Amino acid sequence: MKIAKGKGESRKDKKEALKPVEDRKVGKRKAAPKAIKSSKKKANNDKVRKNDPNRPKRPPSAFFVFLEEFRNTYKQEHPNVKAVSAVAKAGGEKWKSLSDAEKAPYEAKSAKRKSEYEKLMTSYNKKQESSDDDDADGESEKSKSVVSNDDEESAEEDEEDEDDD
DNA sequence: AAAGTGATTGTTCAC
DNA sequence: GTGAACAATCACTTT
Repeated sequence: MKIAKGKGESRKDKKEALKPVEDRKVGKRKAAPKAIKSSKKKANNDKVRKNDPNRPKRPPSAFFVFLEEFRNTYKQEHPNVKAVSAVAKAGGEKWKSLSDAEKAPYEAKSAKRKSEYEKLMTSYNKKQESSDDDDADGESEKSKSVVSNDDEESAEEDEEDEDDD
């Protein structure tokens, strides 16, 4: 029983029933600000996401965390591979192959990411409602609390009782 | 030279 | 609730 995709891989991309990219509504807009011209949503609003200078960057999701590790392994076995897309594709496939238990450690990371991100969002939200017209720099460093709490986040062992077994 | 792109999935925000 | 956008990476591509 080989997997339906079989080797899929098809270096080329033909149509492929999965059409990975086509599925992605965006296709590619991550780093193309010039191409983006408020065509999608309204984006006309002055305060849309892209306009947020204070918006904290989103931490890597479970998949990204796994991908980082996967990149190392992949590059070791495929030092010739230079396309990031190759690793991404391989990683995506492998990611789906992983079980919840395997993704657990990665998901755990994402859980932490949320905690930190949540704090960021709080500050970010604060500015959002506060900033109406300007004062963008007004609160440059107003919120000093938060952060700087390096007490010991190392106690993050979570360990939710392994249920396997 | 430097920004942009490609490809993956997940997460999150805004409407 | 849905959709649209963005998060890292790295060699290559384009302006």
